[in-house]
Amino acid sequence: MSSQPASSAVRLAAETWESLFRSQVAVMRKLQSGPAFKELPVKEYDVLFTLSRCPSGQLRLNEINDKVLLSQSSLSRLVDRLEKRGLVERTTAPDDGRGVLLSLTEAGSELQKTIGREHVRDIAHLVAPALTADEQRELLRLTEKLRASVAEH
Amino acid sequence: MSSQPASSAVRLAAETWESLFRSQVAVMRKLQSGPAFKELPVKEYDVLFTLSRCPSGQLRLNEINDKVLLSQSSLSRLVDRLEKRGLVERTTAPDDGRGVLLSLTEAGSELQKTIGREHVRDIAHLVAPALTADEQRELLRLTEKLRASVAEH
DNA sequence: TCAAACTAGATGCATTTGCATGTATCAGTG
DNA sequence: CACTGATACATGCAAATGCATCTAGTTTGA
Repeated sequence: MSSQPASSAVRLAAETWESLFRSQVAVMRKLQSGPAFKELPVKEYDVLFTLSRCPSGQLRLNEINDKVLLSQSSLSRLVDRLEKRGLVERTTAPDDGRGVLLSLTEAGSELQKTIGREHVRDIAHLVAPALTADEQRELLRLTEKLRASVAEH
Repeated sequence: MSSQPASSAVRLAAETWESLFRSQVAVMRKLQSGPAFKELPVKEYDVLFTLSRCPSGQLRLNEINDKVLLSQSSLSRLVDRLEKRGLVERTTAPDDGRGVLLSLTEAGSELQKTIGREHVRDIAHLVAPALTADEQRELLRLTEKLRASVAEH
């Protein structure tokens, strides 16, 4: 298969992950320190964002939990906070009495859009000067491929 | 400059970041649930790892803080915990009385190596099946380029 | 059909985190 | 050299997080 010793393959994978991880840290650092997240912590925004991207407008809590790096209980309480602020609504899932469907309220949708506009600008200011459009497309492709593969296994 | 409308450039940057972020979440999820991190939380391991990679064997707290996604105070207390477990040592920086140099103890070095071996295997099991060696090298290059650019600005 | 096993989500509680602030040291200016 | 402001790290305290567990609804299989 490989023309290289196994240790090199392992090493390359480790270095790749390390670089991906550090770049994520560096970018996230900048993003979360921006003024866009004074009103709402990044993790809470991320839930609003995820809901806003969802075609049906509703997601199960466990679906959301797959997207964010939070334990199930932490997500449950994060949603408590969002609900208390009137940004989201919990509904019992119609097909499964155990499940909870989450949806944005009007206020939640508005806040997501407001923060989102600024957030997207911040992202562009960090990413665009760093990588060409082609490089961004390639990075997008590679990370998506990685994510999809990891999600399966 | 660009042959595309500005909104497309912004959109591409945002999608690229989103994909990078989600892939990081997916991989980290798997990694931190592995048995390697029963003994020591990932963030604490990361500090040991960072120290182990450092040529001088010593790093200032603020240097470490650049690498991890933690507030200054959280890192300070994380180091408290590591110190209490005898895994690291604090020393006053010789050239700057305010600074603290952190170094691994023998026990800390041992634990880092033990966890590290397993951790690296776990990484390889996730990354190697997902991307070819060339793709990994490209992902490494792009994320490093992104990190370096973000670190400057 | 019904009990056992499983799944989704909520909750008690101890730990971790971050914000604001405190203390000590350093660097620059008159 | 004294003074002002900045930097490095520590700490009090409130909030967020995760583990273990609980409740309720669902699936399985004898």
